[in-house]
Amino acid sequence: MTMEKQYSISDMAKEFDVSNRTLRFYEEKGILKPTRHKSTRVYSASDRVTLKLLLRGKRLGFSIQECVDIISMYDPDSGNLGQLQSLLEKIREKQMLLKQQQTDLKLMLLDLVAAEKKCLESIDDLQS
Amino acid sequence: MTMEKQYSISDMAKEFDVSNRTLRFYEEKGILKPTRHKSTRVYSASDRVTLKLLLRGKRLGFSIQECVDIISMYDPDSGNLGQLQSLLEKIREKQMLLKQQQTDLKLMLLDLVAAEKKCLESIDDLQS
DNA sequence: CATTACCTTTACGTTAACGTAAAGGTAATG
DNA sequence: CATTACCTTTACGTTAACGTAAAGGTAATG
Repeated sequence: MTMEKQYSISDMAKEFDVSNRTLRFYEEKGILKPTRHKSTRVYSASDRVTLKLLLRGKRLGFSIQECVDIISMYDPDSGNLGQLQSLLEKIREKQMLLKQQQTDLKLMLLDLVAAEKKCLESIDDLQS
Repeated sequence: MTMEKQYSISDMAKEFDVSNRTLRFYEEKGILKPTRHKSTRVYSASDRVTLKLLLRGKRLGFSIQECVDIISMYDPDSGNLGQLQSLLEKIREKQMLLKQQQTDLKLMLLDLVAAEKKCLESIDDLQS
């Protein structure tokens, strides 16, 4: 019998660098579903995966709802053909959006590299 | 004498797909600084550049304040050595942050490609 | 058994980024 | 000259994503 590792709310909070309140908030929203040991929350490995994906989405600037939508794309729960096709469409839409974001990111990085260069030159000028 | 092109608030709004209110809001925040023709706003080419950079930042998930901070890195206005060095540090910090974001983005794209594949397989299964 | 260190729920507060409505001004158009 | 199409300011409203405070429960520790 393989025992899944368990985590308290503060364990989770520290590991992912969020507040306890944030974890409770995500539960209110139905995103995390920890079990209870005598009213205190017990988080599982699957909660950790979900939280990880959520925080990744947030770092990319998505709202919590968008993150949830994206995460739900990863495992197609329902088998209906129409649903699968619309899911496929949504997946591809998000891919496009991410690719746009990727070019934005590259542009901003280029700008920052240019800024770094200008900054270094200004410093050189001052020191000559 | 080269004449700069001028833009009304609705011109700008349509071009960048934001609301008029949004442009007024950005002005309240001191980001855009249109001149006035008889109390009505007149936007210049430089306003367009600023707005473009701002919206790019927003697409990457940055807050308006962060966008402003980043944009201000592009031209080093003040010449003090200490200021230049701290600016250089901030530029490099942002670069690091963007690179983290870049790997997040790649991971999410990989996940979405995997999801697309799974979805296509499920569709194939249903149709056999 | 008092203190400490956790945990809980409830509920109100806060900030960012605008949306929306009200009230009014101007310039062209039929 | 009434209507239309813009523009303006002022000011209150809204949603997301938590923060924070109050009040209380439990389990170990000295």
